[in-house]
Amino acid sequence: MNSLSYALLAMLVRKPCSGYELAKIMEVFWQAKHSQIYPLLAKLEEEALLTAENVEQTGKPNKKIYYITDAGKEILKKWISKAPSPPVTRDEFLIKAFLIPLSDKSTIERLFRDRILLYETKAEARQRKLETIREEGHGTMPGPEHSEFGRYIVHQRKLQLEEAEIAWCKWVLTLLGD
Amino acid sequence: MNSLSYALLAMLVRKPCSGYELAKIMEVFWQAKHSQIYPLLAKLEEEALLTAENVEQTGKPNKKIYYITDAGKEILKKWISKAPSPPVTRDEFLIKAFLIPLSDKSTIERLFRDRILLYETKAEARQRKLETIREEGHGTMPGPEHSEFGRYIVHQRKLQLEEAEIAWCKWVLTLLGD
DNA sequence: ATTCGCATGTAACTAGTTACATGATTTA
DNA sequence: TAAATCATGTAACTAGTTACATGCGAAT
Repeated sequence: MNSLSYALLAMLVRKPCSGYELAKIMEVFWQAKHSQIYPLLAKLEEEALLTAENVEQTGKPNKKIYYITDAGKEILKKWISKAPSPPVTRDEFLIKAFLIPLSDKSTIERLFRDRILLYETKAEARQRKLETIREEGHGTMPGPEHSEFGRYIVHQRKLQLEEAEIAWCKWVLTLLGD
Repeated sequence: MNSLSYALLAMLVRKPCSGYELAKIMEVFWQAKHSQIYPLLAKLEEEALLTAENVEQTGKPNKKIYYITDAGKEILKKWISKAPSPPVTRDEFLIKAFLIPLSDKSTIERLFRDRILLYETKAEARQRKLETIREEGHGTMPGPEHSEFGRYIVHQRKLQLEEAEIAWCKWVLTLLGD
């Protein structure tokens, strides 16, 4: 059981998903490619933490929907109370930002402007996602007893992060003297 | 040449370092264990992007100081202008936050309180680091022409991130109803 | 015509972690 | 006397990425 296994189980608590769907929604919690996800799902099924159902489709390829089992939920509950492993962030952009004195102004400005555009796009998508969660509920954010509470606050956190990134990039650009 | 190679070269632009020293300061830019760093440094030396000098010490084990070469600097300069690979964050805590509805209040509160303590410690250390950089210069933050500018703004960004994490955790705790 | 979305999987590789190995000096 | 700091390295493993493989339908 590694972090990705727990992340997959966690996503399936909310609703049953196919591997393809998981690969997309996992992005927020634990980035992973489908080539890592599919074999792990098979392994978790073998361990009876998940069950699978084949769904035949017309016009589209068939899919396998995974459901979390009671055993899977039990393992998740026990895991929550253990200390989380320290977060890992790896960002090439930071290394490049560190190297500002080595490069020329136009290159650096392009680097930062591209970063702002990237994060503005991310932040807008995030706003829409949050709006969607609010609409699915009563129009306001889900409370702590609601099943979507965890999802909402995590997306909220990501939005905060994205907006802070934009603000920081703009601050650096003003320091560089626009 | 992978991201870690560039990160190592970048650290050595600022000042020559031993592998041991690099393992510590790299934390901010690209987390890596010494077992990954030492062999890579040897490889970069083989490729003539670094040169090494053996320094004999008394009372402490001898060390190898690495210096970046002109070829190393050239490779770095070319790399800066290329689009950075997308940032990767993997954080078990987020999965656990997502699972709030599955767990009980006391467990969740402990989880968030521990997180706050962790990030408060990190933020305090970061404040001291920034203060040190300011003191090394003229007492104010280094300007964009200064060699420590890149280092300063990156630590500043990390501080921002740490403070935002604390604020978010506190917000979640109030939602849970203290 | 070509790219995108849907959908699942494996093979080969690279990146990163944990554990093993050594050993003196300082601090709690 | 136990643990931490300094210091470098290798071996064995796990985690993660890229590339290979297939194929239909819809949109551009």
